[in-house]
Amino acid sequence: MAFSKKEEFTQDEIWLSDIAKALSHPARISILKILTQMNVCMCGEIVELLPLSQSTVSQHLKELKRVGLVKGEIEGPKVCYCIDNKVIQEAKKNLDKLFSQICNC
Amino acid sequence: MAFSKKEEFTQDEIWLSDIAKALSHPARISILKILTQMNVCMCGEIVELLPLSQSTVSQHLKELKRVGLVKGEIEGPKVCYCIDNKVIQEAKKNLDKLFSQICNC
DNA sequence: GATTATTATCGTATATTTACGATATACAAT
DNA sequence: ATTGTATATCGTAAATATACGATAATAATC
Repeated sequence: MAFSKKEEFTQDEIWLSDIAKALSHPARISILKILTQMNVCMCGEIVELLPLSQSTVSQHLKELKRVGLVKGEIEGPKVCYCIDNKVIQEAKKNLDKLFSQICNC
Repeated sequence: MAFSKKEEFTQDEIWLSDIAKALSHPARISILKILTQMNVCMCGEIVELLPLSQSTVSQHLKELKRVGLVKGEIEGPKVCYCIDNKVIQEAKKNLDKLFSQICNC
């Protein structure tokens, strides 16, 4: 067993759970905050601020890119990462919607 | 390797990432919606509404209980599950706070 | 006390995540 | 061309998550 049943839920639920998955590690939440404060920054700068190796930070960035919360622009040998405000807004909107649905108050 | 480094982040980040983890599967999002609509219901009712076995639903409920989003009251042989509005509110508040921190707009 | 209904837990298989070091890749500058 | 800098990817190990059937546990009812 253990082939996923995720596809049997609604697209909204799948998308939102995927956003939640991207937020489900404190390192990735921290990275999002760092990216906002610095506006734009490269992987190496994030590595210096976190207790994780370069390859691990790169993996976390990949996960954030996968769901679109973060985008990276190649700039010479570096890669400039930044928040994708459009996706962040959409995530916020849909999380708000979910919370209005799951609270009787 | 692969002993967790999660503890090296702030308590806020750890708590929020844990809430996000609870929301990181469409089945659990669906369960939260069902619990809100029904106000209170037992495990068996949820099982009938989802394409998952009883034991799997029970596991998902356990994860939701772990972070406090859901609570269960034993009532005879049944267990009445319901949303914990206080925790939901707190999750909403802290997610709002995060999103205000990670969006320059 | 036996039966029934409901839920949790155990055992298990597979998949995914998390972490790292080492290596490959890409480009700038010398 | 070689060197240096920055990042991604590969390989790998350990931990977690996801799913199920089978079984145990709990309490009401017969």
